Amino acid sequence: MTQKKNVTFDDIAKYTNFSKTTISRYFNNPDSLTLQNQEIIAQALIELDYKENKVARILANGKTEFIGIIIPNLILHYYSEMLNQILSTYETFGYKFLVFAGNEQEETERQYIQELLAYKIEGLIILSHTIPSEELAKLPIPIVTIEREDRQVCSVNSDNCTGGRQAASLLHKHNCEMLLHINSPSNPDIPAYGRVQGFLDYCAEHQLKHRLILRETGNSHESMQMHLTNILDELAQLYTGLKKGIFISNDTQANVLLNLLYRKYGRLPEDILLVGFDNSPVSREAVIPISTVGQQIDKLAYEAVSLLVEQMNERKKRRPVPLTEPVHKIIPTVLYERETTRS
Amino acid sequence: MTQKKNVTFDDIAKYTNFSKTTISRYFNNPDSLTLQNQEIIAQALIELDYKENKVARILANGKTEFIGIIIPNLILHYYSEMLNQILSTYETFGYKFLVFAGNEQEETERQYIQELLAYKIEGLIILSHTIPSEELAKLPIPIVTIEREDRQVCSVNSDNCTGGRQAASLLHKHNCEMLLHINSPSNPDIPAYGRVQGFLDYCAEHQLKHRLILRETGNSHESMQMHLTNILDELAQLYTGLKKGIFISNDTQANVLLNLLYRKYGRLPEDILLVGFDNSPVSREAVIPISTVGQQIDKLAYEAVSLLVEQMNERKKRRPVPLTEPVHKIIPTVLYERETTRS
DNA sequence: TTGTACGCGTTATCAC
DNA sequence: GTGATAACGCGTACAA
Repeated sequence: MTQKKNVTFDDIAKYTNFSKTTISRYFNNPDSLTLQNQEIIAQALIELDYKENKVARILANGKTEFIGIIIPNLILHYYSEMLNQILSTYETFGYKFLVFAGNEQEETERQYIQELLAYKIEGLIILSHTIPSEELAKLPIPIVTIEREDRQVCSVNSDNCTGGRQAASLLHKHNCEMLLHINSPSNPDIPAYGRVQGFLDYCAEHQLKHRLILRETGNSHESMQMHLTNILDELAQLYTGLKKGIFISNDTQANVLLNLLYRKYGRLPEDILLVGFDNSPVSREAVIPISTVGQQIDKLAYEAVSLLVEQMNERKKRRPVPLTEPVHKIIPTVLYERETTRS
Repeated sequence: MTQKKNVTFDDIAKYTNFSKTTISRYFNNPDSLTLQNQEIIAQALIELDYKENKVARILANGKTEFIGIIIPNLILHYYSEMLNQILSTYETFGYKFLVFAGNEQEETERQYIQELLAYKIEGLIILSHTIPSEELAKLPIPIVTIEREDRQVCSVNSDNCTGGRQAASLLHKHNCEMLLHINSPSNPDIPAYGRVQGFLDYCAEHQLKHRLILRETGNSHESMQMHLTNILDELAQLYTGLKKGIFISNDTQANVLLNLLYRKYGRLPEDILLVGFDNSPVSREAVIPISTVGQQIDKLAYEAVSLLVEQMNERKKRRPVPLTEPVHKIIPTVLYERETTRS
């Protein structure tokens, strides 16, 4: 294990003339010992420099206090910040996290899950999109997903639909004559599709001229630049003279769009308003601060862990009552109005 | 542990009429069984739906295959990308990672380390700056630090000094008449200070007019904007007419600087050249791409894990030869010339 | 090639 | 309040 022999309960027992059991009780139920004996053991622990061994404890009582995480990557700010917030729940719940970055390789992620199960994780948080929820639901431990397809499993998602409405209404408020939503073509059963739906609903309800532009823009910065350049050209041609309100699916792309405009005009043209999504740092640090619909990543993370912990606790009861149906929590989005929508 | 009783080696042994030992060997040294018997066991595993239990294995053989990580946060791209790269070494080395984000709270991080030790991690990677290396060196497991004070422990660092030189030489190449380096006042024994040293050395060797501006700019975007605005004003006054080459300590700040200039002039003035540090995404995604000195985060991460694994393996030998002295690996930096240094 | 017996360090179940 | 003893599930000398 480590260097030499480790001090064990046996050593402490011999040293103090108690039994192993009593030493164990000192840790798990100290009140059952006399204060005096607690003192004696406490002293012995120091003198022997005892270090606890949680692996042995796990084997004996089955509680690892591990939660597994499968996350697509840590390159996107959204994911790294989410992991950050998940890790910080350690202070509240005490669970430790075993983290795998899956890179969206389905088979690889299956192996990760097996590995995690072998380490007896008590619950699993999934952010990656590869493995269908039907399959996840069959795993022998509680699962919570965040912002992904979640028909068969518990989940925590942003209120994307309201988010889409917020964006549309902001553009509406500033009297845009043409509302545009740029997004990538995606499956309606992932939560992010709600942004499209919310946008469309708002426009329909208020009878606004609008258009939905679904286009794959790729992942690289270059490819995004290229596709967005094309889109900007189209818009300039089609809607000359009209005040255009653009709602784009995330802040990274909003930033690219804004920079393209700045390089061309040295500023944001007055007939273009821009709203992003995520409230990621780039939205604040852009050449001018970008209006955006923010996800409350801290709350998403906290609720995900909290929901998971509830279920893990339920299983530890003598008569566990499993959920009859997956729970889906919704976290509100927050509108940040900044300089790209000041007319 | 999980739901019902788990299938164990004992069950498989009874099912197949082998002994537990043989089942164990099937996993750890399959060649010592006849092919036929391997088949029989393989079949039984499927029929019984056996799931391995690594916790028990750890207790028996002492090898957790866990590496602990203490990282300050995942908000800065540098750290999240580093964690990303560290996690991805799982494919190569097979070690699992227990991650704590420390937020630079010294006492908290000490507790994290104790917790990690209780889980019998075999090695520890430290990126946070709080705990002095003397203290880390006393821990009973191998340690590797990345880009922090490392007098008493093994470490992996970027070649910051050459990085500083690269930046200076790039500005020199473009005939800047005044070289400036903006950084925060930092302790010379952290690796990042090498950037300052490299810059100064280069200027001295080539007898270039230069100035070092050490100033605390704070962590928030607003405070950075404020301080950098002041600095820009000073420079404009002091060095009017001179072609100024600015090397700034990281890309985030370079981006702020660039945006300030763009907002003021609608472009990067011709008498200012700009070089950042890190090659973080913002340097590519800025209003115009920023020249920068890149750290090879993938290599830093790989070398850190690799260095750690070497030492962990050494400890597993019958006669371990501990290092007499900490090993310090240096990873070269890479210069990326982009639009902020095109005169 | 295969089996026996014991150890790993803790917790759980009974006793007293 | 305390102690003996048996789990927990697997690895490993040593023996056969």
